[in-house]
Amino acid sequence: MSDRPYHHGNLRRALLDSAVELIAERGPASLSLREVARRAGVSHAAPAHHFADKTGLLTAVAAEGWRLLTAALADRAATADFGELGVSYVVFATSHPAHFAVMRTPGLVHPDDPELVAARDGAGTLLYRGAGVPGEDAGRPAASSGRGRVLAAWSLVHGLAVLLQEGLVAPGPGEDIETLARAVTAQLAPA
Amino acid sequence: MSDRPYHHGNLRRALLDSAVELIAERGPASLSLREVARRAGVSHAAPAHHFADKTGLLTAVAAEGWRLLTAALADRAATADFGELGVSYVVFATSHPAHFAVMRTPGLVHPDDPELVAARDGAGTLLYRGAGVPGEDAGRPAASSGRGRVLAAWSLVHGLAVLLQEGLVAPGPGEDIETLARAVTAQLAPA
DNA sequence: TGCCATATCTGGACATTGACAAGATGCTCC
DNA sequence: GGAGCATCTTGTCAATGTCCAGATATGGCA
Repeated sequence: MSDRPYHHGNLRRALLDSAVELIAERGPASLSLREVARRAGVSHAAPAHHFADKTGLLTAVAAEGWRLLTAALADRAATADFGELGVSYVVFATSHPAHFAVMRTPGLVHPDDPELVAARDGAGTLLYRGAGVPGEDAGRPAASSGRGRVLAAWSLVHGLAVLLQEGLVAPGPGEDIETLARAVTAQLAPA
Repeated sequence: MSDRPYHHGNLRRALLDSAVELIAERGPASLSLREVARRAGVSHAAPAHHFADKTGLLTAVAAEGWRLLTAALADRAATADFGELGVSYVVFATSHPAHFAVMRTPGLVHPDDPELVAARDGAGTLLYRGAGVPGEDAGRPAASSGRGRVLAAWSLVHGLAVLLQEGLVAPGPGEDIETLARAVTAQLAPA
């Protein structure tokens, strides 16, 4: 408490960064709020002033993850077909493992947090448009091939990303993630 | 401690059941070992004699889940094609949500536990055979269409099961899980 | 039958954690 | 320059996971 100023300046960002670091090292389940504070160089109660509770911090990490995913998808959304959008999804998940782990782990976030919902919906819109059949409207019956196709596409890339993160699946020697993802998305029936 | 006998009789099973109950109610992240013990009617330290630690208990739940999944798949494995196997996978996940949540949540189990590995491999064999192209051998190059197809099939059903459990996807009114799962697996390109 | 080795379970202890309360510090705007 | 507020700290509390020593039951062996 001597050399450091009383006010951090940008503690919220520093806490988010420390949290992501720790999650990358030890997983989201064993994250300790006090250790996040220690790593950011502040007292154990400081995080409470930026995030209501531990779940609030994780919710913010998840929301940031959805925004990062949205940005990654938007880079390709204009020109790419679903295959390339799916590749982007998988590449995001493997290149931001901590964010993705928080996004997909049940019970870690406040599911109705407005910031989280907005961020997730933003990515969802891009994914839905990317997977949907062009020219189809949204009000179709539930089991129609249109909804089935969107669900299949989303399930496909999400499932692959999860299997990769769990280590249940890994790229072959000399194979990169993009190649693997393309081989998988190619298995989806053509629209 | 008066009416209850000092020795429980089948505490291991009772602890597993209590754990599954609690996970179904509040999710796997907030499971408390002491509360599992309370619900089973034993002291807070009793679980240590049947499971090394909290992770050990969750590992046992996950292993049981994989065995239940294997049994469900085996019921259909003889006659069914991949589509029906995938439907079984999704039905298992939605009808055993607590087990499935532990199986898919990162960092909850001892990943190298022999019992867990054996149980998971048992299910994996059935899934691999179900998704694979008949007559194809295993030593193909990594990105071949054969491996891509297996990965796609596995990713597809796992992803759908996850999306259903998270509530990000739900069957339409009057639609059941099997119908939805069939609509999704139908989107996989024919072998 | 009697007795001991072992498996099973209890109660107490300790460090760590998330959350809360009250006070200290520094910024901002009048 | 002073009031009001956001930011951060210290102190505290109940709950948790894990460890330890001891109590209790069970089964084998004389």
